[in-house]
Amino acid sequence: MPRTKGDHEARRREVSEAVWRVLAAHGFGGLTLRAVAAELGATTGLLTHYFPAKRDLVAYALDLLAERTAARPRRAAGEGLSAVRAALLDILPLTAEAVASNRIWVSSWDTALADPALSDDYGRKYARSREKLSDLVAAAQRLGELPPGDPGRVAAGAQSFVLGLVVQALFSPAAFPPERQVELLDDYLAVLG
Amino acid sequence: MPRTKGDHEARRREVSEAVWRVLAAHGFGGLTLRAVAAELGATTGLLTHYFPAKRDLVAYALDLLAERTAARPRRAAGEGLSAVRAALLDILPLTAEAVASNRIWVSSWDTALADPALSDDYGRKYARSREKLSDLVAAAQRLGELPPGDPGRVAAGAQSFVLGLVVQALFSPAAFPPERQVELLDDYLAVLG
DNA sequence: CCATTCGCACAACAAGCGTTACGGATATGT
DNA sequence: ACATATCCGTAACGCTTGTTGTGCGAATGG
Repeated sequence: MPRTKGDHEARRREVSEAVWRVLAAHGFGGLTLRAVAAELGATTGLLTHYFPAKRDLVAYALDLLAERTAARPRRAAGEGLSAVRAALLDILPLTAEAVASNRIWVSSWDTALADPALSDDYGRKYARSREKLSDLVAAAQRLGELPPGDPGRVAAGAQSFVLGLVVQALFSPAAFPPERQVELLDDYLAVLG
Repeated sequence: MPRTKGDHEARRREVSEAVWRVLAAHGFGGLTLRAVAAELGATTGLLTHYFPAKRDLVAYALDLLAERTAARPRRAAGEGLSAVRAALLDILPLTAEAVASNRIWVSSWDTALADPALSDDYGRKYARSREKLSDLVAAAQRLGELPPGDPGRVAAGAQSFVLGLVVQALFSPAAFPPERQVELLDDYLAVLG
């Protein structure tokens, strides 16, 4: 059943969401065009109609995912230490949606580590994230809510902490329910202050 | 060139090392029998001679890797807080060998997250690691080197921190050379105490 | 209402995968 | 020295993968 014309870009987004569902369920190792097509209730003919190659499909889906998580509603930030806390909470897999995107993200590390160019890309992405966090830390220090010291070091530590917590929460969701994750993060922030 | 008889198990270990090299270089997505055979300077006939199926080959290689990292020379432990520090340092990718095995480990998360049984396995493995760490933390608390409080919570936090540091170090080795990793870990331990 | 373009199913393709079967060379036991 | 078991390269199998080509029905525009 072909649909109406002119919503080309919207259809590409629908396809991407099917990619996400397959990735969240079966990882990159289980990501095949036929699996995506089945998830979409269509055939591979549809996929190749909207994307010239698998590579482009995956790139588009991941770009869109990054874009959406960047544009998703952030929790109220406040200033100083509470802004740091909010930024870190935004990373944790506290909602079903955040679990799914973190799962995809962690799964992508296999592919990323195998490709030096991609690996560099990821490294830069994390570096940028650390810089933004570093600014928030510096602001909190200026307000006296965090002791003085190299804000970059504090940011690197905090990012490590949250990243590792993400991984543990993904593997042991029962041991790391949302409230436990928040508890652990607050413990961490408490000893910093 | 067939070799002498009777070293069946030794040959299986050699094969496993080839698997590690392929995994470290190309991840699980690039792990094929032909790639392992090429790395070994042999053909797939050799592989099937020593392992009935790929699954068994991978399982053996990962088991052996876990066994070797468990049995590798640990740094002198001391007592209390210094034992905690030593245990955490043993996890970090501070040597080329540790980088390789951490790379393999992180890469395996894609496959592990896709399989509930494997995922559970990993979750239990991390839980056990946390328990051991928790004992060390409790000992340090008894010595007064760490403030009182739930040792399990401290251990979970420390494990998160180290795990995240591993990931960041793998993607940005230039930004996280060994001395920086140690620095960051010591910062973390310092604020705990 | 007709011509054209679009949307997509269907089928087939070559390449690469894990696996299997076979056979010859080499070491081993008697 | 001969028979046997081991080692492993060679080649092929069936299957899945990404990709390509064809064709038909539905929407579109004049």
